[in-house]
Amino acid sequence: MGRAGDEIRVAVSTVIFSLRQDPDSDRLMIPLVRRTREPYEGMWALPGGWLDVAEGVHEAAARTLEETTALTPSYLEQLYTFGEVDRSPTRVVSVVYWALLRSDLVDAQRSVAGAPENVEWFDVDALPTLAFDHNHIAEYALWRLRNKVGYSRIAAGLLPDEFTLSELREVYESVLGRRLDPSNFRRLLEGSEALVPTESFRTGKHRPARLYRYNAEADEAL
Amino acid sequence: MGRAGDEIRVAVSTVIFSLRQDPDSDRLMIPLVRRTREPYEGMWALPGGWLDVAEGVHEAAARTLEETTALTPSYLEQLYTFGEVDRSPTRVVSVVYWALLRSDLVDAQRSVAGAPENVEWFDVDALPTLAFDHNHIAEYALWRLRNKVGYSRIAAGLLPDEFTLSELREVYESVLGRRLDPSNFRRLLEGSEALVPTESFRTGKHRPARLYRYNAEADEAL
DNA sequence: TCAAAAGTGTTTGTTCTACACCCATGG
DNA sequence: CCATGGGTGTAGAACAAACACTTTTGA
Repeated sequence: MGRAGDEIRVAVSTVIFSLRQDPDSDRLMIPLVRRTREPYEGMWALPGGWLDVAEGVHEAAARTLEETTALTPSYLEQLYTFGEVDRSPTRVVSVVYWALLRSDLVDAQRSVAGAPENVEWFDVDALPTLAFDHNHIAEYALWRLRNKVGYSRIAAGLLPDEFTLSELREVYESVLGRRLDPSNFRRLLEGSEALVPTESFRTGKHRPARLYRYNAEADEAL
Repeated sequence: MGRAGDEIRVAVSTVIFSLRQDPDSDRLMIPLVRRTREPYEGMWALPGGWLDVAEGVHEAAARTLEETTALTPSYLEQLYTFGEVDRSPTRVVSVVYWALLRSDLVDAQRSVAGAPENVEWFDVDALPTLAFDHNHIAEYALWRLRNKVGYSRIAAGLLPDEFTLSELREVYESVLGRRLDPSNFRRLLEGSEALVPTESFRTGKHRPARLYRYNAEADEAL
């Protein structure tokens, strides 16, 4: 078995999900970066960069994510490692992560700093043709997100610190792409330990709704 | 962001599961390789090797698996990529796979070729201290196997081509570490499309049991 | 006082689990 | 003919989906 590592480079990319306002419902979106050099110059690609010798892959994912969005994610998990020979003109093994960003932070950052250079948000259901095998990667990340939302309370990572059950349900509906019964949804989440009720209420158009907070510890049990 | 890939090497390792005979019940075991050079010379480690420039990571996993066991697996899936800075004296990113081997092939290969050099099988519940972070990796692979066995019909990959429902149930019991109700187990698997009944029967000690065959296609639906 | 969302309760159907029971074969 | 594993049936628990209904607010 040969030692050939010198000619293989390791990259780290991240599929970053966040909810962004839309006339009707919130839309699930991801940021893409316009490539400024060959190969695929001018095309959109997932944010990422080369793995540095002095950092672990997880740290590299957090770093490249921060460089792209100037934000720290509420959730960050390894997705998959793509290492086919022909996925890039040069030999690159990409360790890909996926992340959730709280929508309020994204909005705040956006209005303060303006959109970072060469970064733009796209609806996950209307992505352009991406560089490399990034369309395939984004599809897979979306599949994993929808999957995980089904059996964990992870979707709260897309919302601000406090939120109503309706807001959370709308997140689930945006991600899963289907309607959920409000009363059953309530029962399900009140049964799990994942949410802790607060004493505050969101007083909007109608009857005030209790605000909940996400309980990260209780979600450890898968 | 620096281009530092030259100093990072990519390795591929595989956690290979197979069932091996035991006085009472079958035991779930994995093959380990004794290291013949530094670091960790003389210690047991997961089979693996350097990723070659001309092969994809999946092919590399299959190749190193074949070099170790002289067998092709009935199941091979990427597990995780371990890339912490301090997991090895030199900077190594390991793409780890996990695999299932049919027990009959292992037995056949073993009796014909004898044990390959420096390779030995260990019970997953009694592993020695391994090189690098390989104990941690093996634990994780075992967790994933048990998890996956819960919701897919993958365990048939540990058995020969044809098998009785009792044999399959014993595999599940070995992997999961608990007893299953024979009648419920039967119903569950007859309900899924994963198994196809044959017209043959295993005629042993008592009433003959129908032989089944694993239906790979039907298992595609997750 | 009405519309609409918050929140509670009930009904029904499905799936899981435990276990009682019959069947077929080797000894 | 009997012990043993192969195989079928079924009652009860646990869970999920559908939906009727009550409560509380803003307008």
